[in-house]
Amino acid sequence: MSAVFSKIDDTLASSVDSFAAGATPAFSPLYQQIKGLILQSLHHGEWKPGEAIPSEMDLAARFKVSQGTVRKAIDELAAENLVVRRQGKGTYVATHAEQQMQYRFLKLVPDKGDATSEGPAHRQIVDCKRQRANAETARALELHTGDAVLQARRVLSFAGVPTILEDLWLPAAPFKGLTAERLRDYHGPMYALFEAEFSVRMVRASEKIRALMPDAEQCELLQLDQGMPLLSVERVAYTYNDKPMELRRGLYRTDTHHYRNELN
Amino acid sequence: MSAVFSKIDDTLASSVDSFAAGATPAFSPLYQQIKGLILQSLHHGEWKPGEAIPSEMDLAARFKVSQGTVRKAIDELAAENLVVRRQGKGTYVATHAEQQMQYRFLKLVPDKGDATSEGPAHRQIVDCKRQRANAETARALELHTGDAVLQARRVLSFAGVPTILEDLWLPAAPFKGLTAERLRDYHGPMYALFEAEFSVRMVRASEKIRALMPDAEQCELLQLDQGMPLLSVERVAYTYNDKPMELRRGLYRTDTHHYRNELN
DNA sequence: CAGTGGTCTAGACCACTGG
DNA sequence: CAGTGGTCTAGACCACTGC
Repeated sequence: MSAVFSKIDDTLASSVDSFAAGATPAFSPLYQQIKGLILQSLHHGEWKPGEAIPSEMDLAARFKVSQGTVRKAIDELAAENLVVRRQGKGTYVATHAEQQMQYRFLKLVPDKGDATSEGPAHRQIVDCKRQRANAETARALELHTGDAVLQARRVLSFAGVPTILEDLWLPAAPFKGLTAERLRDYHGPMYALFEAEFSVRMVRASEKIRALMPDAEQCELLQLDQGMPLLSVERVAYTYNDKPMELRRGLYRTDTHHYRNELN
Repeated sequence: MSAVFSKIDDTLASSVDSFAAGATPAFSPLYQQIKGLILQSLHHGEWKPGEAIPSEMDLAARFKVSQGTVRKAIDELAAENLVVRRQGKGTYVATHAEQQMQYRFLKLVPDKGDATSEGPAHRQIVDCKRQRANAETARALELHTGDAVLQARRVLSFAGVPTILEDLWLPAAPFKGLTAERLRDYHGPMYALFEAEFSVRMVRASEKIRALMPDAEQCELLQLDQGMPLLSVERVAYTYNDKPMELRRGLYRTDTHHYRNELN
């Protein structure tokens, strides 16, 4: 697929590429091909989250291109938050385990103060079981109806106040070995667990947001009176190869917090 | 301020910079300074939205730096959507007037099909008047309470169905000459009007999203039965120099549409 | 065909980190 | 001090646009 291997001769990869493409005259610059190769290595776990990848010079030697070309490839990976550059140290595989990335996908912030001011979240698992995917869940996770999934429900509290009620579904196959018990007893950040124990790293997510009236059960779990509308946030999170690995549906209180979004 | 002018001698700008900075050892690379200068020109209207800016070679000559340095500056401006690159043609000042940028800040999409499938929006101005900013509006727009603002209320319909009820506030000063009548009779995209007639270009926005129960008046304007919660989207839009230029508060129906957000 | 942005290279030097 | 990422340059060539 990748025409970068043509670089073993001395012709420019770009010119070779034009011929190799055939039907699609899709020109792919060298640095994009290098980016693809690095992506492969990330996906295959050649370097684990938190670890340093080889230096730009090393990668340049490995791929037989100039440092500048490797640099441009890494620039894009850094822009996509797949990798973190640290001047004077090296380039590291991004991880959700670090404090700063802890809530990377959580856009709910308190109306007053910032996320740090209310301290760490308290996570309370309400329910957790193994079951079969219904049609909707299967579609979102690109599974077949009836495939095994793990389902969990939890309440997140900030400063002691229940604020988020969250249901989440995981495809059982990639999380082989994950039991309902393990999930029930775990109270840390989910994405850190997935990385550390199942080599599943979430790199991207897509959310659908709606306003919704909670039912009686949901009200009780969040200790709310009926009649207060909530934000429904449905998230699908994806790994390196754009495979959906988690479906999550959160109900957010928005009387004390709000969902903040920056548009560029 | 900008140490780029030190480039008239042959020492590297960076070394000069280190001394010039003084208190803050804040090192600012050349390309950042060039970016700042280009930003100035954009802000001052040297090149208008839709027009081409000078070629990279021209700018390199003008600033007495290499093409690569100008290139890196423009790369960042392009990443921030302030400028659009077109291979073989040139680099253009971004504009909201183009079809593709029409709904750049509108993240509400239909549950089925995409935004194009429901055709163009119908905009119905409900009310429009000149008034004085209250405390909340003043804070959001960085004005003083009592400063003159223009307020408008409108309903946006898609495929004939009222879907969004929107209130918006504009500081009167930068929109000098804009009357309530002009706004009332205008039915096109707002940001295009601002650019064309007042040289106010929105480059960035910040939204606060909540779930909310509409009151009787809001229900009537959207032709909704009471009891359906809506999405409240409060947006502040900013110009080049990060000055807020518009406060907008939309109520979105989310039974047929949803707010879509991509997280990276 | 000339002019524009886009890619690639090679080399020099700077800023930052850690031993 | 060596090693890493970050900046800057100069030059060659490619891809695309429009005349």
